[in-house]
Amino acid sequence: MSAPDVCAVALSGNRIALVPARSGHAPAADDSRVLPLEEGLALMARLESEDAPRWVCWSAAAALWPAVRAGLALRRVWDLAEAHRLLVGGWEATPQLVWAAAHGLPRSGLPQAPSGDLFDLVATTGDQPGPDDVTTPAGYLRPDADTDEWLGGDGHLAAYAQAALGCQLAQTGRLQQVSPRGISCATSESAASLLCLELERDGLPIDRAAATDLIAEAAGPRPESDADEREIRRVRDQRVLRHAPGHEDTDLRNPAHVRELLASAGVHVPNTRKWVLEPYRATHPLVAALLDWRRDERIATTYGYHWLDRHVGADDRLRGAWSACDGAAGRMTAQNGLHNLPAPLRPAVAAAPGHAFVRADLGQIEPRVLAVVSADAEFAAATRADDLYLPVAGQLGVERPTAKIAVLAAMYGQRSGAAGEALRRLERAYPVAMGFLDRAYAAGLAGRPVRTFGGRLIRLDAALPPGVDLSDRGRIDSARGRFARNAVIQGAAAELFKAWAATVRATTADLGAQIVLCLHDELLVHVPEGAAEEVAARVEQALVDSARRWSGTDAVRFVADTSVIHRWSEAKG
DNA sequence: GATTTCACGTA
DNA sequence: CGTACGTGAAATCC
Repeated sequence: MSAPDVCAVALSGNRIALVPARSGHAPAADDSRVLPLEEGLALMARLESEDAPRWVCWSAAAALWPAVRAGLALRRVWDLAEAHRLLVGGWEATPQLVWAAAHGLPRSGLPQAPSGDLFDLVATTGDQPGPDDVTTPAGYLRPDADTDEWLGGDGHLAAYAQAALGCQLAQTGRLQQVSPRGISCATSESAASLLCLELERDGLPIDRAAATDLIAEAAGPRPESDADEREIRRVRDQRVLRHAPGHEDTDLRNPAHVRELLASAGVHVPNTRKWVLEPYRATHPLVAALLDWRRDERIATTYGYHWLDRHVGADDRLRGAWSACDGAAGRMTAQNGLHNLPAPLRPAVAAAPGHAFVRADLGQIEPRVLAVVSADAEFAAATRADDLYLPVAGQLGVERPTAKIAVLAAMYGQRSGAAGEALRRLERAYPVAMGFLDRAYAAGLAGRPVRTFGGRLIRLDAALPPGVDLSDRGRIDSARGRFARNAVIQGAAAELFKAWAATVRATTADLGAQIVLCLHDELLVHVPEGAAEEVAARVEQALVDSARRWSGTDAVRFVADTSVIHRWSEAKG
């Protein structure tokens, strides 16, 4: 047959099934291969270099992890689970759900796997597959299709991989229906899913000595024993409690106790959150000591020696699991503190010897995204400026800070609106963009789902907490309105970001570049020192190209602040 | 033991 | 100036 442009991959135990095909055509049966893992990876490497097929899998995490771990740099992927999340919203994406949604089968008809107990007599629907069938008579994917038990059967793994190809075909049809950009967005989400595996494999370079010093500043020296640890903790607590004679027994980790402690010192607050206490910092030395203690305690507990030992490997890389999208608007998520490392620890994120970081973050991404998704020509014109709030301020006849607050208030909130008059002028100056936001808000209020620019379904049918009375209804509805309005912007921004990251990955790999951190609007790329300037230039070019492809227009300008640094903490620009 | 609440870091 | 996420400690539920 002619060169394959897709190849299904499925794994079970130590075996791998590869099914090369021409997209849209049934694969020839004799092209399927079921091989021991090592041989399969060798074949994948050969196919990748000869044909660069799109690797189709039920999920990259399940099917591609061994290939990524082995260092294969796959170029094109289709992750059925990610495409499914785009199509139907939320995060659930078992192969059975993915198959059913792609084929338009109702969820209510999903067959249950026999569990072997007496209830099977009443629980099973009767829609049970034959022993070697990958689908049921009603057309669903068999309930145990993804279990090692069934996949161990003769021919089953190849059939499961082949089913992924059929599922992709059905899925692309659905995606085309829901959004003109659905397919390109699913491609980009799939690339992000593969990138997540590489992020987990490669980790974030850490200067262990620097990290240890920074932790010591907050948490004290590394404890030698449990008793030592208790003593260090007691001393840390004492720095607060010495300001509260007679209350030395207070448990500082118990907010209720802390609130009582503060009351005894004459500071009466509804809760002990930082922004509530901050105004009292100068009122009583106890408050200042408590707030400093909280900052140090955060590092000591969440980012202390325990964290360093558990998540930073022998190769000085911080590793955590990554996910290509959350269950809401679709931003990437990461575990083990990769997404919420406190700023004081950032000097410890350092390029390895002979390497540098190319750090780039998107400037004013959300208002620029609003210009794209609302197709507001006037607002798009403002994005030609490096600082879009300047032309907006001119248009509104207000100062820049006022214009910025008005734009942010329009996109996110306008509850405690200091914006007032500026907001009304914004409505007049950019009726198209503001109308877009109003419609998203109205959909949220009514509980109607919305779709992002790329086609991701944002569901608003989340079950209400029990016992919600009518007086809470308005509050909950308006929260949904704000959620929907935020999601169409935040979600679209996430789509552009992933398209950009995928392009950077593809266009800088030959220079030995590794993306080591994705932070919503910021990329950190680890590169050999000599390649840094070239990678920085390609990161900028990648934004121009991916933004044009994603937005479908040249009318909206996106900007990145890109620099070559050696520690993450180094100043921007 | 699992889930919820509080608190706080990031964007 | 709102939304989202992940984490840990204590309280609470079962």
